Amino acid sequence: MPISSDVLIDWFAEQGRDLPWRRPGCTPWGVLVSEIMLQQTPVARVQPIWEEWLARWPRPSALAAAGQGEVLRAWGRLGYPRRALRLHAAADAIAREHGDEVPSDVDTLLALPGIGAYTARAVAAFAYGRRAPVVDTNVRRVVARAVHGAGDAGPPSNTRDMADVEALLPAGDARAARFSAALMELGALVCTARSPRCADCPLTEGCAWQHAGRPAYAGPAKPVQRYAGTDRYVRGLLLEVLRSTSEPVEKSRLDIVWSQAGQRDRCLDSLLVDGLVEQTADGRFALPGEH
DNA sequence: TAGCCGTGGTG
DNA sequence: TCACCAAGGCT
Repeated sequence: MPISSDVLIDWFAEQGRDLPWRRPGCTPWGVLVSEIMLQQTPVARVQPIWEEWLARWPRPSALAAAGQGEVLRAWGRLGYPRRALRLHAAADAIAREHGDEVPSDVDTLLALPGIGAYTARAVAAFAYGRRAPVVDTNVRRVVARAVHGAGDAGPPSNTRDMADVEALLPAGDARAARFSAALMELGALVCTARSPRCADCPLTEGCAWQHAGRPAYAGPAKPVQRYAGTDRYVRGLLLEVLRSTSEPVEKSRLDIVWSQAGQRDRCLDSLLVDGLVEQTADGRFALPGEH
């Protein structure tokens, strides 16, 4: 048994961070907003935006009543702005179809836009105290090391990864939810990707990686995502122009941010397709739903 | 399943 | 400096 739930849960009680979406008064809606914002995004950047959102839109119906452009502006520079539109759409569905209450059932959550295998189970566990295998990048790394003795997780396989974690979950709902939060926190604070703090780890005694002599990662190389000069980068430049102005802009204002016309136009087209940009009747460009 | 989708901090 | 990394989802 490489992971003692008692030891891990005790460690979490003492060392876990006091984050606003973990406080007792936080609503399931607050938890859901945090989970979407935290996708591929560090806690430090999420926290101030989360505070603003919860104060401004304390319930799903409140967010649903806002315009898309407003929501995209409030999203600011968190990144992956399609998340903001999906959360907006999810809020609308929750308000209309679920009585303005965030669902607690994994399958119901999975049906909402922007909510996948991780987020659905994270909400079930952290907002409702349900027993569910919550598998994110931190959990995959901790399990790879502590259970499998590998330096890092291999390529993700949702079915296998969830089965791995399911086997580790303690029996009760509340304890399983606590355990899941603790496992993630251990990966975030101690069992980190670059330089793990094994000296501070509560699980070293049973850790398979430790016993194997901490071998380096031996799996296939992970694909590296370039950014500078990519379409993702250019889309970011275009959106930043629209976020920074309240009035629709002429295309010439967008053309100056990137010299390669072909790539620039392709990116603008894709933003229109994604619903992140709209064209006004007179041919100018703006964030959606504002004109 | 691999590739795409933003952004900023860091070792 | 610059590649890597950060609570994924969708197609």
